[in-house]
Amino acid sequence: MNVVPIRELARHVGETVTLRGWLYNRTAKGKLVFLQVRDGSGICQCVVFKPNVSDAVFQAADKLPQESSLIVTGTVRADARAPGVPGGYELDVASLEVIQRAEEYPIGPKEHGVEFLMDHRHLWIRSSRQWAVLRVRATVMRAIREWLDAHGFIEVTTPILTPSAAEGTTTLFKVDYFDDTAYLAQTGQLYNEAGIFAFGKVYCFGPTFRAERSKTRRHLTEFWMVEPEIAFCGLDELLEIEEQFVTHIVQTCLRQNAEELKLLGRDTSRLERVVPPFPRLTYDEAIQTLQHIQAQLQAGQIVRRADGQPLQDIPDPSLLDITWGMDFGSPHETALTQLYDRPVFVTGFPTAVKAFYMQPYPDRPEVCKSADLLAPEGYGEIIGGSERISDAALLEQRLREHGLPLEPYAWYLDLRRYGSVPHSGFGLGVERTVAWICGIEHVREASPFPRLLNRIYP
RNA sequence: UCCUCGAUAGCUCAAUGGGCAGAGCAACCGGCUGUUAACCGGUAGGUUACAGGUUCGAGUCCUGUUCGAGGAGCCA
Repeated sequence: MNVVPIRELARHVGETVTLRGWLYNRTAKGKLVFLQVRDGSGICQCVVFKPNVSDAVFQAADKLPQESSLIVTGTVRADARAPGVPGGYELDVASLEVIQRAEEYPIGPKEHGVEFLMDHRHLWIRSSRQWAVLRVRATVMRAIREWLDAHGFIEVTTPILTPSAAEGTTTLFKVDYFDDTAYLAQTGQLYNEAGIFAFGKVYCFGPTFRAERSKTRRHLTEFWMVEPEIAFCGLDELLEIEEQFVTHIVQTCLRQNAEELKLLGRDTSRLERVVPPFPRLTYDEAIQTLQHIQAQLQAGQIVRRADGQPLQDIPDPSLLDITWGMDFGSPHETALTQLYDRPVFVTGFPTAVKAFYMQPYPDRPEVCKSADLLAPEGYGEIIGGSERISDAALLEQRLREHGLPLEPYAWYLDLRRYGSVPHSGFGLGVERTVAWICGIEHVREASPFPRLLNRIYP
């Protein structure tokens, strides 16, 4: 039995091969039955022609329900008419064995609603679009480790059960920890900062948890984040690392997932433009730009990008209200990113709206050495990063200003007492990155089993 | 937490101003040698989310509840 993955069928034209998989769709046409068979690597059309097979095989093929498991053997031939992934090749069936006749399958080839699909997420991941997205996700995760490992970073795992908030503001999931309370980690950053003093460059990569009551296309309560941290690194160097890193991820997906991106209908020319340098905008400039865009919109003018193209998603001008000192909302991010053809850095946010550990500019302490990287096409912030405060006294002062207790941060303050150095790091959200690369509407489809507000099944 | 919208067949949706509950897909039966979400003919499929109210009469109007979707805030 010459079992071949569908992805490699092109190399076996003329040979007799066996496919093992599941029936994705079936079209019967008299003496011809077209079976679209998935095997996990792709989808292949298997043609059952009545005169070529036994009556038993033809009967089995003719009545086979969707998602039945089967083993099918036949001759590979090239045919431009053959649909599938990658398509263009089909199997002229000689024999077929049904492993299990599936019960009536709930997910049909027509459209379904979000709630129904999410209730059937365990089955939905078999559908070709979901399959493609999750394969891109696997590439993104592989590319992340590839790049970091190749650039001298050490993966140091950080705890998921943690004793307290890193940034007092965000809501955490509380769990019983014997007779005490613990929280699910929302970041590994503080532990990474300990790691760099041992290893120089480290990263953690795993799930993080936010108990925010957010219900938008950009939010999950459990999502994956990679957080690199680098000793002897300032903000400018950090931005160069980030743009190289993101470029590697995007370009790897373009190389390795061309088939998946095609299936998703992604305009890959927009991803091909993702190469360094990414535009850098200060917060001050961004505020001016946003106020200018709002004024243009309110005057009924068309807002144009640098290349002369008008903005595609026209935001409601009233949502663009912003004055110096305010953090960006998502309408601001959407408006800003539309001006550029690649991700854009915004640096130097007001110290007051950012986390306590971010290094203020010495000559201008009201802004800090922070940088967000905003993805194009409305996918929002995919990276948040900063240079960290390296001076113990200043860090302690900032903790006090944020009303945070010093005791839980004693070990963190210690790091500034034994060989403190300037250092920087960032966190990249995997699902937002995947959603952007795939061009999908909602981050929930970028996770195999997404956890959302009001959604923890299946 | 707030704003907007929604819930009718397994799924996606329709049902004029309150007047017989309907279609496509899926399922089942039949037809067809190139289908691409095939097509053609047929069968079956309903406590209109739940509770109450108005009315001769409610899927439709009113009140409440539950669940869902999109967005805001917050964030990656």
